[in-house]
Amino acid sequence: MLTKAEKTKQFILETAAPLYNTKGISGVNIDDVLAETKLTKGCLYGHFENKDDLTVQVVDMMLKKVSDRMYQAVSNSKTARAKIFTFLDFYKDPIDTYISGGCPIFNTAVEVDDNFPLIKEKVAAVFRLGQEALTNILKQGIKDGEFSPQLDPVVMAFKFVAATEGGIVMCRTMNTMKPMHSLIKNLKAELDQYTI
Amino acid sequence: MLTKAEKTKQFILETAAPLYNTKGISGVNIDDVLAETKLTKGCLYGHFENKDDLTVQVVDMMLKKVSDRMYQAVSNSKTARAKIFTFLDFYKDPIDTYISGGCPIFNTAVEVDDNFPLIKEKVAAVFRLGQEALTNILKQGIKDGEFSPQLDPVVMAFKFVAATEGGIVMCRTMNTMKPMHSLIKNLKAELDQYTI
DNA sequence: TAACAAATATACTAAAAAGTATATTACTGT
DNA sequence: ACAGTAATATACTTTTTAGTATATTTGTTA
Repeated sequence: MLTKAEKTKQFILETAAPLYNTKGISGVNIDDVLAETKLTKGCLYGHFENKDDLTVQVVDMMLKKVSDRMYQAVSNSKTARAKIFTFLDFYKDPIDTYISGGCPIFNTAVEVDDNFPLIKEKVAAVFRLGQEALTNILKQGIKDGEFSPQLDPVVMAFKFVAATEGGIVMCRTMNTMKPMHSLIKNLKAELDQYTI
Repeated sequence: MLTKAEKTKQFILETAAPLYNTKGISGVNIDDVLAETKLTKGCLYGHFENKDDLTVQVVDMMLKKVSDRMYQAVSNSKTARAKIFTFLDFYKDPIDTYISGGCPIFNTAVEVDDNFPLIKEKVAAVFRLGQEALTNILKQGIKDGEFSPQLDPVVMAFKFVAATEGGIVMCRTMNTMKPMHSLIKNLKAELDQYTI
């Protein structure tokens, strides 16, 4: 069972996550977090050394949470084709996302690429793992005779992630989910060009 | 001819732009800008009302600059196919970008979607215009018999932007241009599936 | 249930950032 | 070349934000 302290810390992380995901690392300040959690400085600084510590732990948590959920969703599907479809559908509503504010992996990637080398490395690792996982699904699909060997798994995996992540951002900015739906449909059709 | 004041203001905007593009709107502070320009507060506040004013003008300038340059590059190409290829090649080096720090349109989109409604609207307008321009190029290509009518211009335009922008971010984070090159090649091949 | 420790709240200090008043310097037109 | 104004610099104030010292409360177990 979780101690009271562990519960509070978890609560702070969970509450701060959407704040970080919407306002960005540099946009969040401690008072925002205090207001949202209705806790006080003494309490917060009892659980985190300083703002950087909080930031790193929130980001870690978000990256893990969204990766886990994606992994879970994908692995519930049986065939390679179904797995890829599940992946593509993950952000079919780019406005109302799992953690509000869009995809935390991508949001973080954009913010940290020039200024937070430590976090940047973590996001890069998430990207690499994700790429590897998707690539392996596609490779397995080829091996199992689901897809034609014409399909280039590495390029396709990259393309799928790049397109969906890019699509999310564009849709969020333009406040419409429609292009996302067309995009997903198109990407599925593209995969099915290789489906045997 | 530009007056001294106009020149200074332009200089501030130009110097601040890469700063904003790398650190993000919330990550930049006035002292950063002063250090980079080697100017003083008195001077800067003589040209801009406050930080918000500076921010808006820098962002406006970046959006315009990158759009203009893209438009210029694309319109130098003659055929629809060549225009699209030029577009796809625009960010072929995602590490060393026109304005350093990646694509300012996309960076701004990610940061402002939840917090800066005014700027968000401007970025949305840029997206819409870009979509429209690309769509029209594809439509013209179909009309001119360059592309098959099977090609869906609206979906394709969205897909091209989403994929390249997503690819830029991923490559920047993982510190490699290779996937971007494969992606561009793949997108060109995809277009050429419809080239007659 | 009393005593101790862990968790949280309060009230403060320190640092960083934004913004301003005023002085100084550099242009511009006569 | 000089008077007037525009541009810039200096030195300050204000505001915001991070962080800390200490008090209070809450929970746990002897």
